[in-house]
Amino acid sequence: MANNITQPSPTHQALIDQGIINAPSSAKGRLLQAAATLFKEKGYERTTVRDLGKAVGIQSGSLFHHYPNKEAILRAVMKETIVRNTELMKAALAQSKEPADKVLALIRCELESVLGETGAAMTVLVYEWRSLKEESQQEILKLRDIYETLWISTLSAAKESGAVVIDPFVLRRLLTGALSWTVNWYRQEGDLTVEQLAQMALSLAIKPI
Amino acid sequence: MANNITQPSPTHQALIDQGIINAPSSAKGRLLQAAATLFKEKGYERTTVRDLGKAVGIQSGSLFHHYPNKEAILRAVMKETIVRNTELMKAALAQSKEPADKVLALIRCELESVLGETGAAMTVLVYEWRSLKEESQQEILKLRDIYETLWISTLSAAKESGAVVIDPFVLRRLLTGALSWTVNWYRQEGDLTVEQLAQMALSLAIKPI
Amino acid sequence: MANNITQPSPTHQALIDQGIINAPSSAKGRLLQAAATLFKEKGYERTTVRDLGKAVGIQSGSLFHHYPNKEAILRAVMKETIVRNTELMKAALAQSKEPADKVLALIRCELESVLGETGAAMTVLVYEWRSLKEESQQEILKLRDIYETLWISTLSAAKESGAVVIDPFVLRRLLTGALSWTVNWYRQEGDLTVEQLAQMALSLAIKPI
Amino acid sequence: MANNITQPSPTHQALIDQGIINAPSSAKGRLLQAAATLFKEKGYERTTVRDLGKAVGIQSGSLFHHYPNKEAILRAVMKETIVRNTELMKAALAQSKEPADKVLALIRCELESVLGETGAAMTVLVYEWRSLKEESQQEILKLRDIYETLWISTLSAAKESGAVVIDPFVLRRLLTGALSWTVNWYRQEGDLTVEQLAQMALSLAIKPI
DNA sequence: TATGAATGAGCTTTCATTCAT
DNA sequence: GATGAATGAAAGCTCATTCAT
Repeated sequence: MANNITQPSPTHQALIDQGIINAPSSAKGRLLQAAATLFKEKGYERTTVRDLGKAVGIQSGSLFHHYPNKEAILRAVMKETIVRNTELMKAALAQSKEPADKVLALIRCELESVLGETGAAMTVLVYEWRSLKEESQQEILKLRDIYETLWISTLSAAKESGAVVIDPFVLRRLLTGALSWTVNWYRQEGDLTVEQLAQMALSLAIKPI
Repeated sequence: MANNITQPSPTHQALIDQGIINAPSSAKGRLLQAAATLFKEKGYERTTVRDLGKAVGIQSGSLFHHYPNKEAILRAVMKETIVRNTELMKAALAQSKEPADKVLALIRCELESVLGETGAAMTVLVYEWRSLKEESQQEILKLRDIYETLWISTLSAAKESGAVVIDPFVLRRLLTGALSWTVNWYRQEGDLTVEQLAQMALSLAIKPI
Repeated sequence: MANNITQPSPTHQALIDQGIINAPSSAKGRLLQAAATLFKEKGYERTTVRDLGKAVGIQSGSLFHHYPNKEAILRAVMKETIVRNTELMKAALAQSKEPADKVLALIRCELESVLGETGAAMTVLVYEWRSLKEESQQEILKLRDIYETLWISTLSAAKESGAVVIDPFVLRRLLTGALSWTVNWYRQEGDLTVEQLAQMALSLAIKPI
Repeated sequence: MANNITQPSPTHQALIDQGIINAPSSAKGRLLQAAATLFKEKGYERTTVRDLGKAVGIQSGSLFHHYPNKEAILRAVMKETIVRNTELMKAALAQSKEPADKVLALIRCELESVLGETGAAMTVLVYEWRSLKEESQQEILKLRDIYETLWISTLSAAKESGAVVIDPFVLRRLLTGALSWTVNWYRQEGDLTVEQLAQMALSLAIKPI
């Protein structure tokens, strides 16, 4: 979806070229991918730097060649994830016109992030917040604000159009919980497609016309 | 199970008397309360047995007279919470008649658990799952099944009555996420009451008639 | 020398009773003695906490039951040494009347500290200064000032009496170097007694009458 | 050895031309200068090869093209220093006639070494001895013996002339300590000149006539 | 020669757990 | 039951050294 050249937002590749995020094939990129997976599965605290090293095929000491400490790896996982998803959401919004369509686009986008390849990193973003130092939290929070502003703007527009009934802030928060929790139960192999799930979530959020 | 619902549910005191859960004033009870709070705030891994000991005014070594190891404390927190909440839900259900009222009762009940005094323990139940040993997870899972069956029965009845449109299993899972996530944003001091929040959540779950 | 009951200054035992320094037979006391020896022989940096543990017959982890970190052990070695020696010097001064005698008393006292049982700790005090954190240095510096004031007062009095010719501050500093360096060459087993050495050092410091 | 003293000592440049020491402007020379400074300020152990590399503007790995290991850098610092100072002392002695003048020349020479540009290296020579491997210590010791022999010869001659009273070996050792310790307190900016300080040290060493 | 990623041994420190008192 | 000193395994991290480029 992001590789649609016609959309105005920078593509994933552009983010890599600008040095904002690491290429998945680079040493750092592979480390972050492995870290996301391990942090999701075992939790940040229970994942040792030796685990991380083994997962990418280097010694634990070598990790510190790339990141100054373990927490910086967690921070990088979170940062890249939120930056990447913000861009995906911008691109998705640009392709929709109607308020309800835009809401569906965001829901679909967030579900794809949570349940797709970047799902591990998304889960880490939600569950490992407390493991960040206070100052790292502030840093990520700023990025998160940009992301959340996209949601609030879209829901507010939907409210004005009458598609949404309840307060956009409360609705966003209820949706945040509902959508991020899917990582704990949704199975790709089951009968329910992500698109169907998105439609169901949408049906909760907006008034049937 | 549904036949149980109509029975008068045992009170909290009864659970204590039966030795199923610990009195909050007992040594064990105070420990579990403190543990829930610490586990919620710092996370299970970052909470040390010294922290736990200090919180209840004993040496860390003395904890092991009450529980064989740290994980057993986590398990006890989770177990008591789920048992207590199951009973609260049974009691709440017994006081409602209409399907939609029953759904509201469950939502209210879960929100009160998450946002009230037992909120710390509820949060631990959601966020510290991975810190349990496999066999402990199985044990809690059984208790959780009882709890979840109450939800599914109620939502299924609501579906049959036409109040609910989407699949009860999916709906329950979306609600689980939405309601448990409130712990991360709801503030008692704000304008929104828990009852209002419950109503808003209900408005998502059921079709307006 | 310090066990002379008639002197006004608190005895070594009194310092122990007051909790200012640790009894050599206590766990902490034995650790500090061993630490002084190892720090002197290998240097602070090259002495590992495993070395320290082995020297007192405990696991390295157990050291942190007594001191919060390795640097605190170094600090304690220095602190105890300077406190003990200050008391020894006060006692020695109290037994002399004439300015030149007092100077000799101080020289003898410092030599005995450097070359006797506490020599290792004295050497550490001189050579491992840079291994202390800035704030620890300040702490020790205050104690050192008390010690140095005894020297300066005594040399100043000797200057006034005509026994000393050069500036007391410069003289003290030259003596500091000369006396502390003895640890690197003086051998107890040789022909030269500490008393003779003290007399020789005195002959440098004061004008022959 | 005494017969050497009258020979015109090779200049610093000659030592460089002979490949005995490195030109200060050469890569190796700059490294040794930087190493001396860092070793003095932070201590050998606390100075990392990264620190050394940064100080001379190369990567840490590149250091090992110049020296086989870190200890070799320390050894080179010490070696160059002692060789250079031996030559300086020979030159200084050659310009004095009277025994007391010769003693003053040595004192002045050593003070200038300790307090001047090569002070860092001199300090390293004194304080980092234990960081040398046993065999490196032997190597430096041989060079040091040459240096010390100059001192002992000079002091012995002064003793025979009556200018010195106490045993030359003991005197030399007391002076070693007194002079090297100056690095810890002497400040160029203060009122006391190095020459005055040398005179004061001399006044301790020799009998006033 | 220089680079810089990688090594791997070893460091200090943490912490759940034990146990004699 | 409670204490608190001790354990010992394992954690995060450091750093001299190597080596392909």
